[in-house]
Amino acid sequence: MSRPTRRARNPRGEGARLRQDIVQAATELLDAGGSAESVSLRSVANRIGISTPSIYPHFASREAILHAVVQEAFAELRNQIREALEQAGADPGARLRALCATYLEFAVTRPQRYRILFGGFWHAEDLQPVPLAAGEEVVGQDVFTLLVDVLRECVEAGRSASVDPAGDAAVLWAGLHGLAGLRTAAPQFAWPEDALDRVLTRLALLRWPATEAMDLRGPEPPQDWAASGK
Amino acid sequence: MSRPTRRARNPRGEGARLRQDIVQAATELLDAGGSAESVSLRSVANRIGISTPSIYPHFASREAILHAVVQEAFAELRNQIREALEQAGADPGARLRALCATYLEFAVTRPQRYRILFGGFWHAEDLQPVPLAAGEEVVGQDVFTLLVDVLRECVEAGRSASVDPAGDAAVLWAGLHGLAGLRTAAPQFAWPEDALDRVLTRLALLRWPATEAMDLRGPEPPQDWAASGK
DNA sequence: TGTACATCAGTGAACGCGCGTTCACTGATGTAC
DNA sequence: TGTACATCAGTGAACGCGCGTTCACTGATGTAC
Repeated sequence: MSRPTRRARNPRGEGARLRQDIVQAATELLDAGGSAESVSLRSVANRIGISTPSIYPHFASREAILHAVVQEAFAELRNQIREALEQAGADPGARLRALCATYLEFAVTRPQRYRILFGGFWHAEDLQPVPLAAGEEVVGQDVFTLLVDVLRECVEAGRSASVDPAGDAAVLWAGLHGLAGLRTAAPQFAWPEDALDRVLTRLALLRWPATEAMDLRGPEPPQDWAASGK
Repeated sequence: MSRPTRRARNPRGEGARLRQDIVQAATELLDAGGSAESVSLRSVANRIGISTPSIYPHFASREAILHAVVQEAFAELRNQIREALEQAGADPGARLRALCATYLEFAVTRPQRYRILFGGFWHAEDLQPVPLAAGEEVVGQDVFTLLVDVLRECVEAGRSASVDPAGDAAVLWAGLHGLAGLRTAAPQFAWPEDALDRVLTRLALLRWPATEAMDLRGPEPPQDWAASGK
């Protein structure tokens, strides 16, 4: 895990390259460690192969590094979701499922990064809570807005019975968040294989189940769509 | 916040009283602080008014204190749920709602304590993850088993359409967990007022909404039960 | 073409702090003789 | 009834550690004259 080799000095005028290396190292340490506590100035500097004070020209504090990690993670989540929506085609049900599956995949494969995005890190765990800096909240809101929009598409296409897409997107978000958190916290628990589909279909009030093969079947519901249990 | 007064020494033979004081102080520090990091041997000792090494006759390590806090919190959650079930009467729908509302209330009013119960603290954040000590996991399982049992009551009474109560209890648990976590992390978010009822009614596949007034209306569904949106 | 100098990209040592843990101890209290 | 002693419930000082942060510095590189 230690990186004893000293990093080559950046050429003149390219000192800003170190900034990206710091964010990347902090992200790796966060993912590898158990929590944001794993990210210290010393651990970051050691991982890159620089001295600890070299961080200060790029970040004013440890917290500023984590802030950059959060913003980058939000951007990654948003990009992955947008990419998934592009590949999902035109069917609103398939698009909603793609969005939710991508969100859940992001959260489960990067639990620590997901935790500092949506685990209340900036509001509770921080000693001096950041007053919701404009940038990050907008990005988080961005993702939720995408969810509302796609659910609204489903309503307009007659695929969802929701009469309050914003509120139903909120509870669907809660379902995804809970599934992600508990899957991470209790991976040995006997989760139903179709847990995501149960959460998605029921909380989004879909008129028939949204399965992966759904977009191949066209707009008509399959015969057994009323059997929602396993 | 500081407790400068020194605690009176326990009478001979009553030294074990300090143990409960330690657990209580750790619990208070956890609730007041942002995370489990707020609980240190020094902060606990200072809060009680003893010297730091006085903890060692009662707990072998800091982790052992947190372990005791977890076990006590699990017991408190279980007791509150059982009490709520006793007061909820015989109607299975009312009992399920009482269980879920109590769970959510516990999580939202004690977010830090809830987090170390179900936030993956013992599996991910801990440096040397505890291999699921028998006691605590049984207690956590206890609460989930209650949820499965009450959902099964609903199915037997014809109030839930679930054909897989264990799996549906799992996704309902995820819904509650997500609602609790996001309400804590984003309290300023525009949550629907009936978020709990949407999650409960839909994930438990209740045949009509489970509202607080439900048990006053008897077993027949109200006329508008099919309109599940706000 | 040479040289003084400003700038850049960092380094090394040190600070004070809180942490978990260890060690030798203290002083009150009950008990055996 | 008196006293030596064991036990109990703690204390105080110290350890080594990692932490965020500060400070004076170094050495390479580009630039102005």
